[in-house]
Amino acid sequence: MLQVAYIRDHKAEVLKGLAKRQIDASMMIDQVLLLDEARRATQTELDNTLAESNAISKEIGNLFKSGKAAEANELKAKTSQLKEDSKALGEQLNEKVNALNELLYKIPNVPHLDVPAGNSEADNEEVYREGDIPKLHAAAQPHWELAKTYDIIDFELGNKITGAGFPVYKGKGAKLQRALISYFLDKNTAAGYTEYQLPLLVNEASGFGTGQLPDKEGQMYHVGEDDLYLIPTAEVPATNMYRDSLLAETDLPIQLTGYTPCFRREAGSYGAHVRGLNRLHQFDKVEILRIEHPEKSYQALEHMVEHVKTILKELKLPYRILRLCGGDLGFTSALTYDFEVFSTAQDRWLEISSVSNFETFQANRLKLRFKNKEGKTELCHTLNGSALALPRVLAGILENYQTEDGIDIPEVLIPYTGFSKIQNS
RNA sequence: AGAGAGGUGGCCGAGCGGUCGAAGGCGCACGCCUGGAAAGCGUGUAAACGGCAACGUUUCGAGGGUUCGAAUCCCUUCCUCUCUGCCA
Repeated sequence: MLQVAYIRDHKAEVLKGLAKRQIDASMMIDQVLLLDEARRATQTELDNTLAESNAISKEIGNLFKSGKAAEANELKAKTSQLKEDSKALGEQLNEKVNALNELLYKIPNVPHLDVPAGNSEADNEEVYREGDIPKLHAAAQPHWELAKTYDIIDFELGNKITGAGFPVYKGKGAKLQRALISYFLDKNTAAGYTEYQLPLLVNEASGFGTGQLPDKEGQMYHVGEDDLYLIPTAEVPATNMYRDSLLAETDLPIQLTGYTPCFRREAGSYGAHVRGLNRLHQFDKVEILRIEHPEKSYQALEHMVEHVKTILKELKLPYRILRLCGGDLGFTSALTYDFEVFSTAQDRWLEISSVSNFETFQANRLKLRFKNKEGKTELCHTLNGSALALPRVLAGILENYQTEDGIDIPEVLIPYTGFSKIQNS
């Protein structure tokens, strides 16, 4: 959520930034400013009314103490009108605050200056590319075929026990998953991220804090009985650990990592490109998250990007990095880099990581602040990224590492898998 | 799930109708002390909103009520802890 004070002081920049998302926000912003002004006026009026009744109450107290009950009772009569007034003003204030907030929830984050304008993924900007695309043998298969050939992932079985999008990994497929998780966590902790195991169900306040609610209500699985949501990403529980916090400047930066399954309803996203592991309702992901001093957050974003690069380089997967354009940028993000692995057998790029700086957008909702050197409270910047999302990395490995007689395991993973090849026995 | 206890500042913890934004401690900042540090001593230190400021208002889990006046009394609700039950 944007800060009203910021909008007030930087209206032109806000509008210009939002225009990169192909949003003409001028109506909304004007409305925000109008409501904000009205809110302040009502607040002042309320404050004055309350100040008056407080003063009278104090006087009554003093009169009673000095035994002047008659005078005190006389004063009491005066308070009833003030009481009515303050009640009415209080209601007005509430209405205005609610209307203002509802509007603010609808306004996405203002993109960073580096974000290119654009409509869709076609306008994303490729900023880096690394790794050779392997030449596969003639009978090369996409990963869902490989999964069957080598009996390592069973999609049918998942259909049976749950439904589409819940694959069953077995044998070396399951072991490879576990190897990837361990490898990612080890890389992240070695880079200074503290490992966490987090709850997979979160309450409404948490969903709201990171911006999934109320905006993306339908994307999360909801457990009605207990009014909890299955997490769509570790970002939600991880970031919400710091909801309503006032940190010392010396606490920053905070860096953490965690492995969690992620659950997404993916309502309305069926189509040609959702085969196999490409899009699932349940998948595994290792996330990295940072809470930063505002002046250092973009440097931190670069560090995160570099970190993810080293992992992909070690895995020897061909990948590229995109700077998302305004139209493709997530609601809460100011700047996002997407990592995509080239899936050779499918001949397409698969998103495997998304690294974002949310600046104060989440922190504002979360009330995540720190006390700066001058002793003033200031909102932190939050950042997070996948390091990495498992299914598409797995798809990339299966497809790019396939040979005629099996699938090779990337060298860095062998210590984790305990085997170097997946093949039919 | 049943019974009981409790939710107060950055943290811990006292307060149980006006003198309470709230004792005390820890932490933090500054100063003294020291060759330097620790310890010790002194001073300061809540947040949000409105206001150029002085200052005002709000906030003691959340929401409602009683009262001229509520951290304190009443109701509702959420959460935590302890015991019992169940259970990996």
